Amino acid sequence: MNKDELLQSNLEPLISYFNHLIPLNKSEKEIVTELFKPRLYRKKQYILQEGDVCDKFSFVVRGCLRMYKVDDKGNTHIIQFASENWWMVDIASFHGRKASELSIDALEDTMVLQINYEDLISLYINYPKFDKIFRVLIENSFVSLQKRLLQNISSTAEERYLSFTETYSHLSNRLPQTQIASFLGITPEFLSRMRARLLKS
Amino acid sequence: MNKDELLQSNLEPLISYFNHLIPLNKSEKEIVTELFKPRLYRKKQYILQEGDVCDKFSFVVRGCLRMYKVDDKGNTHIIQFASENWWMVDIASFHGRKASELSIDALEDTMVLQINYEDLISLYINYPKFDKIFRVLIENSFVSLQKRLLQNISSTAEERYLSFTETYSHLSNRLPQTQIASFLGITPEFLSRMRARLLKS
DNA sequence: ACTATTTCTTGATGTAGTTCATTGGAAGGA
DNA sequence: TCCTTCCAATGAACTACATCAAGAAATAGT
Repeated sequence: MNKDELLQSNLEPLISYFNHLIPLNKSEKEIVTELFKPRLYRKKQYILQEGDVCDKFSFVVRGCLRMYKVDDKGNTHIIQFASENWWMVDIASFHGRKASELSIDALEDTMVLQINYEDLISLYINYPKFDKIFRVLIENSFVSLQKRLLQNISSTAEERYLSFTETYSHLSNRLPQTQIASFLGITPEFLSRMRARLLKS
Repeated sequence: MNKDELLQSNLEPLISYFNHLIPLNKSEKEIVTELFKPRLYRKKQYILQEGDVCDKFSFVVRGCLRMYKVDDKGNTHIIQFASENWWMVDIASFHGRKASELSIDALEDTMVLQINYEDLISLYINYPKFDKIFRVLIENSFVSLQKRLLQNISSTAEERYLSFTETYSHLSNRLPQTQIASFLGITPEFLSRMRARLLKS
């Protein structure tokens, strides 16, 4: 697929996403079309680098992103994946307007729709309905995150892996196991052994 | 202190909390005073029991609450503490209007200010500024939760414990170790051993 | 089509954290 | 005040997961 074909994607998935949360009228749809800009990231390209301020709130149309932290020992820990119809942003950096401790990059060629900080603030001011929309949107993200935390403090690696393959069935055969291991908080070696063990039963 | 003074003194921290996020005018302060109801929970009393729908969004004025899940083996896993100036609610149940998988109870005698579902929705409708206020409030909770998740997938139990004693210094000498262990995702025995080891250095 | 790079597997060994059982101490209720 | 219940400490055996190392298989770049 060439770049032009990828850029041709329209705003339909995003409008549709908003509409499912809270129906939009004509002028609201127009302002969304105006403020959210399409952009293609190639595999391995950075959306956000550690140390920069996160200035983009991104909606994934196609492809897959990851947000992660690299620790002192150089290990990568994945906080979140975002594939089709998910959002990606480092909220702490975006709203605090401060340097991020996290990085975001593309695991596949990925098409996103992005709004920058300034435009989002003006959207909130001029169309207060988006305060509500983004409140609901964040509430939903909060619920997923809380489920994941609960899994992490209460389950074994095997239970977490099985739960991952259910919850993210569209991703589990699409991502390298190294990435999945890093998301689950285990080593790739252990994940490989676990899978071998699971196949025997 | 008469009843009015008592109510006023309890409401002050909440008004002040909102004011720090987004300044309120007189009528907004009045509606907050009207819709948020003070209530005292005694130690061990339930705010929410597993299986019920969470109908209260609670702000802690003093004391301490915990939200937790009991797993199949009967182990308790604490998702969140809430002491002075923190919020407590099972958002999934509250907004989804469905039975909760979690429980909330009081670890100390605890004074809260509560708004129920219906009143919060009407607050959103009549005073849209609260869409913004609660959006920001949830963004902040999201950031804390994300930090905690990152800790959990990237750090050892010892690192998590040390981080806990820093972040929650006001709680670490106030709560039983069993509760802290359950929050950290380790056994009370291991926490006890860890503390003994740490004291030697 | 070939080479470089990344990804997956498997073995051997080490360690962080669990489980179960027991004891003593502290705290709260009639 | 006694009595019950909860809480912390510690030993011994066990298990889930990590680390290091090495080779095989798949993927991507030119």
